[in-house]
Amino acid sequence: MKIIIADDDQIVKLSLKTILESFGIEVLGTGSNGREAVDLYKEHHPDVALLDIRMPVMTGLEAAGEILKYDPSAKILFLTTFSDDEYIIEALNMGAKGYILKQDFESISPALTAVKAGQSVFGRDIVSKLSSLVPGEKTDYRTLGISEKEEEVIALVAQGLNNKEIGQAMFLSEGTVRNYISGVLEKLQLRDRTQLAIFHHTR
Amino acid sequence: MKIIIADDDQIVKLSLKTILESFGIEVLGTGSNGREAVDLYKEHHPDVALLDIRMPVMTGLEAAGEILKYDPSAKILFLTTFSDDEYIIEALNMGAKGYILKQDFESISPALTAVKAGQSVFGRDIVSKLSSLVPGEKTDYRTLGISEKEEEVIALVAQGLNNKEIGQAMFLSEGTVRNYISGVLEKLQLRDRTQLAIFHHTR
DNA sequence: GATTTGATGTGACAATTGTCATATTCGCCT
DNA sequence: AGGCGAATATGACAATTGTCACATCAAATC
Repeated sequence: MKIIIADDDQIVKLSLKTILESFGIEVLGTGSNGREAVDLYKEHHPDVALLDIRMPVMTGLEAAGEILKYDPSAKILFLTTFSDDEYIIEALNMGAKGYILKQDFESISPALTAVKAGQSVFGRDIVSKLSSLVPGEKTDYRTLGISEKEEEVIALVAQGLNNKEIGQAMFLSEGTVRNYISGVLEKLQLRDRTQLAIFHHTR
Repeated sequence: MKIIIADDDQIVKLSLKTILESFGIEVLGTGSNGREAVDLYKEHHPDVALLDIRMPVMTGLEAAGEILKYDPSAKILFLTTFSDDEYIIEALNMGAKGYILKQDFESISPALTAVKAGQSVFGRDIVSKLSSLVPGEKTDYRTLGISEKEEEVIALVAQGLNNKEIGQAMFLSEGTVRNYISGVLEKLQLRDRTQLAIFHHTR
């Protein structure tokens, strides 16, 4: 198993190198910014590239972009601190193979092995962050005392239709649609159709 | 490393057991449905539980729910085929530690190690499925000819405020707010504030 | 058969919303 | 100084929206 490491924090970089080498992992090179990481990758073609996110000159994300452009099958593992989980999605869309906490020293080695084997690895809290971003369990309208027909009206409001259009779509008079909406707003404690649409899209 | 396996396909189950044992992993027990998985878990308290998703009597997901209720720190790894990636989110929200393809025999062992170490593991294609579900890159309003102030108005509309409230929040007259919104609707080719709120939440 | 219930519709009303034409003000440019 | 273009405001207007009280009617219940 051969890897490269890029982190602008010298202490982290050296500790990592030492620990991983003690696990029998070959560290082909280390760098302090994204630019160096790209150069190291092109020179050594490691199994996995361990990149810090925040680095001077060129960030880990930018470096990952360059590396993947150069070698689309590159396996990139991002190192992160508690604080910067805001790049998870970006890293993910970019095609990174993982996103793990750099303070979890011992668990980095197994992560590397898994990544080399083709899996993707995410640190403990990372996944929960991720799952909170995903559309998530929609609360059931039926639970909230909303009838099937009312739910249909809601769906149409949430698509941006006005009352007349909803009426045509459901074969109801515009007045009836208004009554439905009025009732729904009351039940959900909302003020107007805009809040209803928002509620629907974020429940 | 001690684990249990539950899969209703006898061939998969036995092959897995054999292979993993050859890696020095101790397989404490195997079952053919969710019910058995739960029982095995309560009996052996393995480091990791390997569960198939689709199983008779009780699915892997249901079993995971019971196991996690019994032991919230349980580490559960789902096995899946290409076909059923539709449960990823559910598994994720449930607190599973991974979701991997059962045909990737050799990569299951490293995955187990990583999971035991506290990481979460996802199979190759799984992650790309996931990233396509995440809200994704919000298109920049500035690109669409929207000014900073206009964007602020949009944000407030998208929170369900009415014109008067937006005016108070931004120290503008209600009329000015209306004008802003009118301009925004024109630029984005929308009809009313509800469509605007929807656009904002789904762009 | 009478009653109740639920779904649907109507009309009236006030409030909110979107549009537009037209100020006012202020800073910036030459 | 004059002029230009933003940001802000106003007033008028029509359309849409939300509320409410009250019909209608059919199906279900008693």
